[in-house]
Amino acid sequence: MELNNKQLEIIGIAKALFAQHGFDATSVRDIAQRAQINVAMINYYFNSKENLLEVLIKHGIEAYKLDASQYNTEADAFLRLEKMVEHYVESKFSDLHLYQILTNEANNKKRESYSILFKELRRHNIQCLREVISYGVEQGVFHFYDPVLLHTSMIGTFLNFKMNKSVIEEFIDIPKGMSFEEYLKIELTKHLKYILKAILTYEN
Amino acid sequence: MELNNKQLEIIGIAKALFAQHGFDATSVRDIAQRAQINVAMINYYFNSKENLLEVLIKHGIEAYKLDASQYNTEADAFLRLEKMVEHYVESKFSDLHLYQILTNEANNKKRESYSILFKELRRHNIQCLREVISYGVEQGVFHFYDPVLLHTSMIGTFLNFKMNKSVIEEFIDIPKGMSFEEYLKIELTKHLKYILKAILTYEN
Amino acid sequence: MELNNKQLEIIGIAKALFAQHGFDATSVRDIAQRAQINVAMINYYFNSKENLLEVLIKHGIEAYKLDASQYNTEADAFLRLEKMVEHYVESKFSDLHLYQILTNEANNKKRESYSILFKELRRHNIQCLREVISYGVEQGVFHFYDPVLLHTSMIGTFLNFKMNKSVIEEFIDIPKGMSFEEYLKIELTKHLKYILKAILTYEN
Amino acid sequence: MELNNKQLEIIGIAKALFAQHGFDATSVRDIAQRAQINVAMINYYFNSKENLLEVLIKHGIEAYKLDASQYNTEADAFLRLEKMVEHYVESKFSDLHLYQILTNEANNKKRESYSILFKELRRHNIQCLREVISYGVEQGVFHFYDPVLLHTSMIGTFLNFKMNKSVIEEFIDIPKGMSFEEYLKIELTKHLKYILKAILTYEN
DNA sequence: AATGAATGAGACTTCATTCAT
DNA sequence: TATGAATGAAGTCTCATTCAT
Repeated sequence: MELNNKQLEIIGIAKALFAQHGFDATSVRDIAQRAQINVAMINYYFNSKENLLEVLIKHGIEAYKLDASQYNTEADAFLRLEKMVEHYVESKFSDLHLYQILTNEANNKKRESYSILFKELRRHNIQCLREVISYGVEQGVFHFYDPVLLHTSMIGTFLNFKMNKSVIEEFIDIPKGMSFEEYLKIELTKHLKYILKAILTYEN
Repeated sequence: MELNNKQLEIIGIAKALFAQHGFDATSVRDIAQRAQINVAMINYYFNSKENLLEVLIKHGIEAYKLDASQYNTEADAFLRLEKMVEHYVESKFSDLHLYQILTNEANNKKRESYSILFKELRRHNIQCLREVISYGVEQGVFHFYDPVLLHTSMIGTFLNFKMNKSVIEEFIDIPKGMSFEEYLKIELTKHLKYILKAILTYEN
Repeated sequence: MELNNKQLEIIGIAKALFAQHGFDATSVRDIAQRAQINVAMINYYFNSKENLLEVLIKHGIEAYKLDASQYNTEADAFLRLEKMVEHYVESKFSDLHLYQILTNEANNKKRESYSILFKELRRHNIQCLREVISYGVEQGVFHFYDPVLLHTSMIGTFLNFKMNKSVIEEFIDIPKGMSFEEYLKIELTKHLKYILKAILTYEN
Repeated sequence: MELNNKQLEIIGIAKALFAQHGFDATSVRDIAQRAQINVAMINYYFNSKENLLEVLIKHGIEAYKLDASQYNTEADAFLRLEKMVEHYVESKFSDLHLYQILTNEANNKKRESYSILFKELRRHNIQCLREVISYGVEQGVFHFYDPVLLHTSMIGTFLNFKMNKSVIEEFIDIPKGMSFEEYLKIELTKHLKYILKAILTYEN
């Protein structure tokens, strides 16, 4: 699955369009026009529109996998948790379009096959989260909380944050010179750190 | 916007199909076939497919609005918060299909107009949440936390819970004789109560 | 499988085009243009081009089946055989286009399913032929000859006669005022009668 | 029209595919893939797909021409006729694919030019047949019968025999250890000899 | 009030061919 | 000599919508 520059360019454009309009509402013509290529090129490079989606997902999904080595260096459980959150947010922001596609299409009955990749990703990230929790429990600073539920809240918060750009913009003044994306990233990180720590230390 | 029985039936079927396959991937023929009516009927009753979506959203969205009278009777801030969560979850579960449609289509650039309704809903619910928080602050049991962020986590958690049925099923044993939907409802309620309380009482 | 006038008209035009250019080389546009209808109409009435072929074959193939009652009235075996030949040629000439389509497409691997209908037709006609032969054998005027082989020669002769219009025209002067088709029909009938009688009475 | 090995290989593969699926249903990609060559190669060597067909026909058609020297050695008219039949069948069997292509495409209006070659072949073979008949007439053992009609029956019988493999298989038990092709060849030869002799000696 | 017939627009895809290398 | 990249044309089919009844 080696992709040349042309293919990567097409993928980039397709990602943006799929994310904005949905897979079904995006025509190969739209993609071709934006990429300034012939319509037939998409099939030439990807065989079909459906396969383009598959390649596009497979190609990008790895970036979303948490990499324990990025935060395991922290001995303090709280710091490790925080670092994990930073790493987590960073990874999602590296390709916001794809994440939106994934969430939209994962629900689509027709495209269940791609949700397998999505599932696998979740499994991996949940496991990473479990390990961070366990570490804190061992250190005596966290009590255990189901990582599936935690992960659900993390990811859900992230997605909603992103999806509700317009609502949030209405309620919050973004400091000058800062893009919404930057602001969102900072606030999201702060918020996620906060809720994770709150949940893992809360005494019911 | 008075709807007769035939229209309501069409709306019900359209909702289910839009939720499962997406708006674009659902043809008016699909709807007509399931509703055992003529294809022309949909345009006859709703003018256009697009307008059917609009009517369908407008018709159902009210059910999602929090109604303060349902939980304001509780004097204890914690109980009030819990009751609000119960009410919140209940309202979403009353029409899961529509909620899925809303989240999927709200992102769609082409259909920004519908997201206005969605935004309005959010504004309303955020305000309700703000009031509950303020009440707890007044009572001296909560510290303040931004209701926009809280709401984002609530709704995001809910959506992800629902969307990830299959992942969750893999990790959790559902008690016999209980449907996934029932279980999801119970666990989700419990989890939401927990995280809200945790966040609102956590000392950073 | 009731066909309305529009459908019958389309079938007629499609038959002529499929026969002349082959199924693959005939586009639905060609058919639509000739029938002076919208391209979409063909799919509207027949679902697909492939299905149009199927309907077209199923609709017409019955006419090719020999009907014993048409010649069984003849007590003399020779006359019965001759009458059968006349009936046989007549039936083929009633729809030359379809017969050409059948022979062309029966060979096509992709369209094996239609050849089932063709096979069934052959089985029927071979059985009819067998009965006529048996009758002559009973009467003591024919000796038995394999009807499968006989049928093969009959049908092959017919097809080749038809296919080689241009070669035949070169060798034979057609009487004035007679169309090639008429002449072909007369000559073919005469020839078929001759070879059948020759074969069934030849002492090797 | 000198053909190198690569060209001959392409022709062989194209023949098989054209015969099985028809000219229109065979893409140059199919041919290229089977021949393990680049798609552009076919145009490079043959200029166009259409021309490939022409070259392929021109290259192979000679094999089908009857060669009087193969059977003229027989003094006995019956034996000469039989030998001609053997030679005739043999020549067709040397390249069954091409023969199927010829018969399929000869009918096609779009490709009338190739049918010229086909016509020329028929003319030649009809002439050969005429000579054999005349010889028998001279010998006083045959009465004259139009060679055009005889040839039509011969070729038609052959083609139908071949085309109806499946029908014939159903009616006839092929001896063990014999392929259908072998059986067909033997039976066909026998049958053709029989009908020719029957026709040429039958007293109406 | 309701619908069957019909259609124009546009979807994806495949095709034979060309061109620069 | 040979080929990978690229393309315009055309293919079939599906779509939402309209219109006469």
